[in-house]
Amino acid sequence: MELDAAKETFEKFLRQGGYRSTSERSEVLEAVMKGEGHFDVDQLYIQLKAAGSKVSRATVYNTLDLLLKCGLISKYRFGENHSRFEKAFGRPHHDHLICLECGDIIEFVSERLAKLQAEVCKKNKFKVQSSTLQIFGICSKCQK
Amino acid sequence: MELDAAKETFEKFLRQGGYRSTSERSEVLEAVMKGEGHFDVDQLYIQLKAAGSKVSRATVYNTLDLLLKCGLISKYRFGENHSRFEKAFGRPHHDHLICLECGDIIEFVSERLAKLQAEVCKKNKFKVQSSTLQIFGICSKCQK
DNA sequence: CTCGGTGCAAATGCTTTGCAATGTC
DNA sequence: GACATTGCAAAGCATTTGCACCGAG
Repeated sequence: MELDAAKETFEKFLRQGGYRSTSERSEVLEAVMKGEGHFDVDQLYIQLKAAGSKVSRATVYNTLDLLLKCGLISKYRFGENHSRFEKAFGRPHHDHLICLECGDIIEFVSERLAKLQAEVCKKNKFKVQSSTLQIFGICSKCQK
Repeated sequence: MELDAAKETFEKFLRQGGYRSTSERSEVLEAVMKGEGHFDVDQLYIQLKAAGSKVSRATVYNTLDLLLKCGLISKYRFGENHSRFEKAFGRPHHDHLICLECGDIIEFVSERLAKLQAEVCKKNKFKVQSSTLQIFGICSKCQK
Protein backbone atom coordinates (compact mmCIF):
# COMPACT_ATOMS: atom_id res chain seq x y z
CA MET A 1 0.00 0.00 0.00
CA GLU A 2 1.13 3.46 -0.90
CA LEU A 3 0.58 4.90 2.56
CA ASP A 4 2.79 2.33 4.20
CA ALA A 5 5.59 2.93 1.75
CA ALA A 6 5.34 6.67 2.32
CA LYS A 7 5.38 6.17 6.07
CA GLU A 8 8.46 4.03 5.81
CA THR A 9 10.20 6.64 3.68
CA PHE A 10 9.30 9.34 6.17
CA GLU A 11 10.39 7.34 9.22
CA LYS A 12 13.68 6.56 7.59
CA PHE A 13 14.19 10.20 6.72
CA LEU A 14 13.42 11.23 10.30
CA ARG A 15 15.78 8.69 11.79
CA GLN A 16 18.61 9.58 9.45
CA GLY A 17 18.15 13.27 10.06
CA GLY A 18 18.10 12.93 13.82
CA TYR A 19 14.46 14.06 13.94
CA ARG A 20 11.95 12.47 16.26
CA SER A 21 8.98 10.42 15.25
CA THR A 22 5.83 11.94 16.71
CA SER A 23 2.15 11.16 16.40
CA GLU A 24 1.53 14.66 15.00
CA ARG A 25 3.96 14.08 12.14
CA SER A 26 2.29 10.79 11.45
CA GLU A 27 -1.14 12.37 11.37
CA VAL A 28 -0.04 15.03 8.93
CA LEU A 29 1.52 12.48 6.60
CA GLU A 30 -1.65 10.39 6.70
CA ALA A 31 -3.82 13.38 5.89
CA VAL A 32 -1.55 14.30 3.01
CA MET A 33 -1.62 10.80 1.58
CA LYS A 34 -5.36 10.50 1.96
CA GLY A 35 -6.16 13.56 -0.11
CA GLU A 36 -6.11 13.96 -3.87
CA GLY A 37 -4.76 16.78 -6.00
CA HIS A 38 -3.43 20.10 -4.80
CA PHE A 39 -4.04 21.46 -1.34
CA ASP A 40 -2.97 24.42 0.74
CA VAL A 41 -2.05 24.59 4.42
CA ASP A 42 -5.52 25.61 5.49
CA GLN A 43 -7.29 22.82 3.66
CA LEU A 44 -4.96 20.30 5.21
CA TYR A 45 -5.37 21.85 8.65
CA ILE A 46 -9.15 21.71 8.39
CA GLN A 47 -9.01 18.13 7.15
CA LEU A 48 -6.88 17.22 10.15
CA LYS A 49 -9.23 18.93 12.57
CA ALA A 50 -12.21 17.25 10.96
CA ALA A 51 -10.51 13.91 11.50
CA GLY A 52 -10.20 14.72 15.19
CA SER A 53 -6.54 15.65 15.21
CA LYS A 54 -5.27 18.26 17.65
CA VAL A 55 -2.27 19.45 15.65
CA SER A 56 -1.56 23.15 15.51
CA ARG A 57 -0.94 25.13 12.38
CA ALA A 58 2.68 25.57 13.41
CA THR A 59 3.16 21.81 13.40
CA VAL A 60 1.48 21.49 10.04
CA TYR A 61 3.91 24.01 8.57
CA ASN A 62 6.84 22.30 10.24
CA THR A 63 5.84 18.86 9.04
CA LEU A 64 5.15 19.99 5.47
CA ASP A 65 8.69 21.32 5.41
CA LEU A 66 10.03 17.94 6.40
CA LEU A 67 7.86 16.14 3.85
CA LEU A 68 9.16 18.53 1.24
CA LYS A 69 12.75 17.86 2.24
CA CYS A 70 12.38 14.13 1.90
CA GLY A 71 10.58 14.46 -1.43
CA LEU A 72 7.19 13.11 -0.39
CA ILE A 73 5.43 16.29 -1.48
CA SER A 74 5.96 19.16 -3.90
CA LYS A 75 5.39 22.83 -3.20
CA TYR A 76 4.10 25.40 -5.67
CA ARG A 77 3.33 29.04 -5.88
CA PHE A 78 0.69 29.56 -8.56
CA GLY A 79 0.77 33.34 -8.56
CA GLU A 80 -1.39 33.43 -5.44
CA ASN A 81 -0.25 34.68 -2.09
CA HIS A 82 -0.12 31.27 -0.48
CA SER A 83 1.63 27.98 -1.18
CA ARG A 84 0.07 24.87 -2.61
CA PHE A 85 1.27 21.33 -2.17
CA GLU A 86 0.65 17.93 -3.67
CA LYS A 87 1.75 14.36 -3.08
CA ALA A 88 4.92 13.54 -4.95
CA PHE A 89 5.31 9.95 -3.79
CA GLY A 90 5.61 7.66 -6.77
CA ARG A 91 4.41 10.32 -9.19
CA PRO A 92 6.30 11.37 -12.32
CA HIS A 93 7.28 15.01 -12.68
CA HIS A 94 4.60 17.07 -14.34
CA ASP A 95 3.74 20.69 -15.00
CA HIS A 96 0.62 22.83 -14.84
CA LEU A 97 -1.89 24.80 -16.86
CA ILE A 98 -3.67 27.20 -14.52
CA CYS A 99 -7.03 28.70 -15.45
CA LEU A 100 -7.25 32.33 -14.39
CA GLU A 101 -11.03 32.22 -14.46
CA CYS A 102 -12.12 29.10 -12.59
CA GLY A 103 -8.83 28.30 -10.90
CA ASP A 104 -8.72 24.81 -12.33
CA ILE A 105 -5.30 23.24 -12.62
CA ILE A 106 -4.56 20.85 -15.47
CA GLU A 107 -1.47 18.67 -15.27
CA PHE A 108 0.64 17.51 -18.16
CA VAL A 109 3.80 15.51 -18.63
CA SER A 110 6.33 16.23 -21.35
CA GLU A 111 9.38 14.15 -22.00
CA ARG A 112 10.62 16.73 -24.49
CA LEU A 113 10.37 19.46 -21.88
CA ALA A 114 12.52 17.42 -19.52
CA LYS A 115 15.17 17.01 -22.21
CA LEU A 116 15.06 20.67 -23.06
CA GLN A 117 15.53 21.63 -19.43
CA ALA A 118 18.46 19.27 -19.09
CA GLU A 119 20.11 20.90 -22.09
CA VAL A 120 19.62 24.42 -20.77
CA CYS A 121 21.11 23.40 -17.43
CA LYS A 122 24.06 21.70 -19.03
CA LYS A 123 24.79 24.75 -21.14
CA ASN A 124 24.77 26.93 -18.03
CA LYS A 125 26.57 24.42 -15.81
CA PHE A 126 23.55 24.59 -13.52
CA LYS A 127 22.73 21.76 -11.13
CA VAL A 128 18.92 21.32 -11.05
CA GLN A 129 17.09 20.64 -7.87
CA SER A 130 13.51 21.21 -8.97
CA SER A 131 11.58 22.98 -11.68
CA THR A 132 8.11 24.14 -12.56
CA LEU A 133 6.53 25.30 -15.79
CA GLN A 134 3.34 27.21 -15.18
CA ILE A 135 1.10 28.27 -18.03
CA PHE A 136 -1.61 30.77 -17.08
CA GLY A 137 -4.64 31.35 -19.26
CA ILE A 138 -8.23 30.30 -19.86
CA CYS A 139 -9.26 26.66 -19.88
CA SER A 140 -11.52 25.16 -22.53
CA LYS A 141 -14.61 25.18 -20.28
CA CYS A 142 -14.23 28.87 -19.44
CA GLN A 143 -13.76 29.88 -23.07
CA LYS A 144 -17.39 29.10 -23.85
CA MET B 1 14.68 56.47 -26.59
CA GLU B 2 13.21 53.51 -24.78
CA LEU B 3 11.79 55.55 -21.92
CA ASP B 4 9.84 57.80 -24.25
CA ALA B 5 8.36 54.85 -26.09
CA ALA B 6 7.35 53.25 -22.80
CA LYS B 7 5.79 56.49 -21.61
CA GLU B 8 3.84 56.77 -24.80
CA THR B 9 2.59 53.19 -24.46
CA PHE B 10 1.57 53.85 -20.87
CA GLU B 11 -0.18 57.13 -21.63
CA LYS B 12 -2.09 55.52 -24.43
CA PHE B 13 -3.10 52.65 -22.18
CA LEU B 14 -4.28 55.07 -19.50
CA ARG B 15 -6.30 57.15 -21.94
CA GLN B 16 -7.93 54.12 -23.52
CA GLY B 17 -8.77 52.62 -20.16
CA GLY B 18 -10.27 55.79 -18.79
CA TYR B 19 -7.49 56.10 -16.22
CA ARG B 20 -5.96 59.43 -15.32
CA SER B 21 -2.44 60.49 -16.02
CA THR B 22 -0.78 61.53 -12.77
CA SER B 23 2.72 62.59 -11.82
CA GLU B 24 2.97 59.64 -9.40
CA ARG B 25 2.31 57.12 -12.18
CA SER B 26 4.88 58.86 -14.30
CA GLU B 27 7.45 58.70 -11.53
CA VAL B 28 6.89 54.99 -10.99
CA LEU B 29 7.26 54.24 -14.68
CA GLU B 30 10.47 56.25 -14.85
CA ALA B 31 11.92 54.42 -11.86
CA VAL B 32 11.00 51.08 -13.41
CA MET B 33 12.61 51.97 -16.74
CA LYS B 34 15.73 53.33 -15.11
CA GLY B 35 16.52 50.10 -13.25
CA GLU B 36 18.03 46.91 -14.60
CA GLY B 37 17.08 43.31 -13.89
CA HIS B 38 14.56 42.09 -11.39
CA PHE B 39 13.21 44.18 -8.55
CA ASP B 40 10.62 43.89 -5.82
CA VAL B 41 8.16 46.48 -4.53
CA ASP B 42 10.40 47.56 -1.70
CA GLN B 43 13.45 48.12 -3.85
CA LEU B 44 11.40 50.23 -6.21
CA TYR B 45 9.83 52.14 -3.34
CA ILE B 46 13.24 52.91 -1.85
CA GLN B 47 14.59 53.95 -5.24
CA LEU B 48 11.66 56.32 -5.66
CA LYS B 49 12.16 57.82 -2.21
CA ALA B 50 15.88 58.20 -2.86
CA ALA B 51 15.02 60.13 -6.01
CA GLY B 52 12.91 62.50 -3.93
CA SER B 53 9.52 61.13 -4.86
CA LYS B 54 6.68 61.28 -2.36
CA VAL B 55 4.67 58.30 -3.66
CA SER B 56 3.17 55.93 -1.15
CA ARG B 57 3.53 52.16 -1.22
CA ALA B 58 -0.16 51.88 -2.08
CA THR B 59 0.40 53.90 -5.24
CA VAL B 60 3.44 51.84 -6.15
CA TYR B 61 1.34 48.68 -5.93
CA ASN B 62 -1.47 50.27 -7.87
CA THR B 63 0.82 51.52 -10.63
CA LEU B 64 2.69 48.22 -10.95
CA ASP B 65 -0.68 46.58 -11.53
CA LEU B 66 -1.38 48.98 -14.37
CA LEU B 67 2.06 48.50 -15.89
CA LEU B 68 1.48 44.78 -15.71
CA LYS B 69 -1.88 45.11 -17.44
CA CYS B 70 -0.43 47.05 -20.33
CA GLY B 71 2.49 44.65 -20.68
CA LEU B 72 5.30 47.02 -19.77
CA ILE B 73 6.47 44.79 -16.93
CA SER B 74 6.33 41.11 -15.96
CA LYS B 75 5.60 39.73 -12.54
CA TYR B 76 7.14 36.62 -11.00
CA ARG B 77 6.97 34.56 -7.86
CA PHE B 78 10.29 32.79 -7.43
CA GLY B 79 9.26 30.64 -4.48
CA GLU B 80 9.75 33.57 -2.13
CA ASN B 81 6.97 35.24 -0.21
CA HIS B 82 7.01 38.41 -2.26
CA SER B 83 6.63 39.27 -5.92
CA ARG B 84 9.39 40.28 -8.28
CA PHE B 85 9.07 42.35 -11.41
CA GLU B 86 11.12 43.23 -14.44
CA LYS B 87 10.84 45.46 -17.46
CA ALA B 88 9.12 43.72 -20.34
CA PHE B 89 9.19 46.57 -22.82
CA GLY B 90 10.77 45.42 -26.08
CA ARG B 91 12.15 42.28 -24.48
CA PRO B 92 11.56 38.78 -25.84
CA HIS B 93 9.96 36.20 -23.56
CA HIS B 94 12.52 34.35 -21.48
CA ASP B 95 12.65 31.98 -18.52
CA HIS B 96 14.78 31.66 -15.40
CA LEU B 97 17.36 29.55 -13.64
CA ILE B 98 17.30 30.47 -9.95
CA CYS B 99 20.27 29.69 -7.71
CA LEU B 100 19.10 28.53 -4.29
CA GLU B 101 22.43 29.43 -2.76
CA CYS B 102 23.33 32.92 -3.94
CA GLY B 103 19.91 33.92 -5.26
CA ASP B 104 21.31 34.75 -8.68
CA ILE B 105 18.85 34.59 -11.53
CA ILE B 106 20.02 33.51 -14.97
CA GLU B 107 17.79 34.15 -17.96
CA PHE B 108 17.49 32.02 -21.04
CA VAL B 109 15.43 32.02 -24.21
CA SER B 110 14.24 28.88 -25.93
CA GLU B 111 12.37 28.81 -29.16
CA ARG B 112 11.75 25.09 -28.75
CA LEU B 113 10.17 25.66 -25.36
CA ALA B 114 7.78 28.17 -26.88
CA LYS B 115 6.73 25.64 -29.52
CA LEU B 116 6.32 22.92 -26.94
CA GLN B 117 4.10 25.15 -24.83
CA ALA B 118 1.99 26.04 -27.82
CA GLU B 119 1.46 22.35 -28.54
CA VAL B 120 0.49 21.53 -24.97
CA CYS B 121 -2.03 24.36 -24.98
CA LYS B 122 -3.48 23.36 -28.29
CA LYS B 123 -3.92 19.79 -27.12
CA ASN B 124 -5.79 21.03 -24.04
CA LYS B 125 -7.71 23.77 -25.84
CA PHE B 126 -6.12 26.19 -23.41
CA LYS B 127 -5.79 29.88 -24.26
CA VAL B 128 -2.41 31.11 -22.93
CA GLN B 129 -2.03 34.44 -21.29
CA SER B 130 1.42 34.11 -19.76
CA SER B 131 3.84 31.44 -18.71
CA THR B 132 6.96 30.92 -16.67
CA LEU B 133 9.45 28.11 -16.44
CA GLN B 134 11.50 28.26 -13.27
CA ILE B 135 14.43 25.95 -12.70
CA PHE B 136 15.76 25.94 -9.14
CA GLY B 137 19.20 24.61 -8.30
CA ILE B 138 22.83 25.58 -7.82
CA CYS B 139 24.61 27.87 -10.27
CA SER B 140 28.09 27.17 -11.62
CA LYS B 141 29.76 29.66 -9.28
CA CYS B 142 28.21 28.14 -6.17
CA GLN B 143 29.14 24.59 -7.15
CA LYS B 144 32.81 25.30 -6.54
C1' DC C 1 -17.08 70.68 -10.20
C1' DT C 2 -16.87 65.72 -10.44
C1' DC C 3 -14.99 61.68 -9.37
C1' DG C 4 -10.74 58.98 -9.85
C1' DG C 5 -6.25 58.90 -7.45
C1' DT C 6 -3.36 59.58 -3.47
C1' DG C 7 -1.32 59.08 1.25
C1' DC C 8 -1.80 57.34 5.51
C1' DA C 9 -2.70 54.06 8.79
C1' DA C 10 -5.19 50.23 9.90
C1' DA C 11 -6.51 45.69 8.45
C1' DT C 12 -5.75 41.27 6.28
C1' DG C 13 -3.90 36.75 5.30
C1' DC C 14 -0.14 33.61 5.19
C1' DT C 15 3.75 32.21 7.65
C1' DT C 16 7.16 32.35 11.41
C1' DT C 17 8.62 32.78 16.11
C1' DG C 18 9.08 32.80 21.34
C1' DC C 19 8.26 30.24 25.15
C1' DA C 20 6.52 27.13 28.57
C1' DA C 21 4.73 22.49 28.61
C1' DT C 22 5.17 17.83 26.71
C1' DG C 23 6.81 13.46 24.99
C1' DT C 24 10.92 10.90 22.48
C1' DC C 25 14.87 8.73 22.72
C1' DG D 1 16.71 13.17 32.19
C1' DA D 2 18.02 15.91 28.04
C1' DC D 3 16.35 18.23 24.59
C1' DA D 4 13.56 18.13 20.28
C1' DT D 5 8.74 19.06 19.40
C1' DT D 6 4.34 20.90 20.39
C1' DG D 7 0.49 24.39 21.03
C1' DC D 8 -0.66 28.84 21.63
C1' DA D 9 -0.56 33.47 20.89
C1' DA D 10 2.02 37.11 19.34
C1' DA D 11 4.89 38.90 15.83
C1' DG D 12 6.34 39.52 10.92
C1' DC D 13 5.92 40.49 6.10
C1' DA D 14 3.84 41.60 1.79
C1' DT D 15 -0.21 43.32 0.18
C1' DT D 16 -4.91 45.41 0.43
C1' DT D 17 -8.36 48.46 2.10
C1' DG D 18 -11.02 52.52 4.08
C1' DC D 19 -11.33 57.13 4.08
C1' DA D 20 -10.53 62.09 3.95
C1' DC D 21 -8.17 65.12 0.95
C1' DC D 22 -6.38 66.41 -3.58
C1' DG D 23 -6.12 67.30 -8.39
C1' DA D 24 -6.88 65.78 -13.50
C1' DG D 25 -10.27 66.17 -16.96
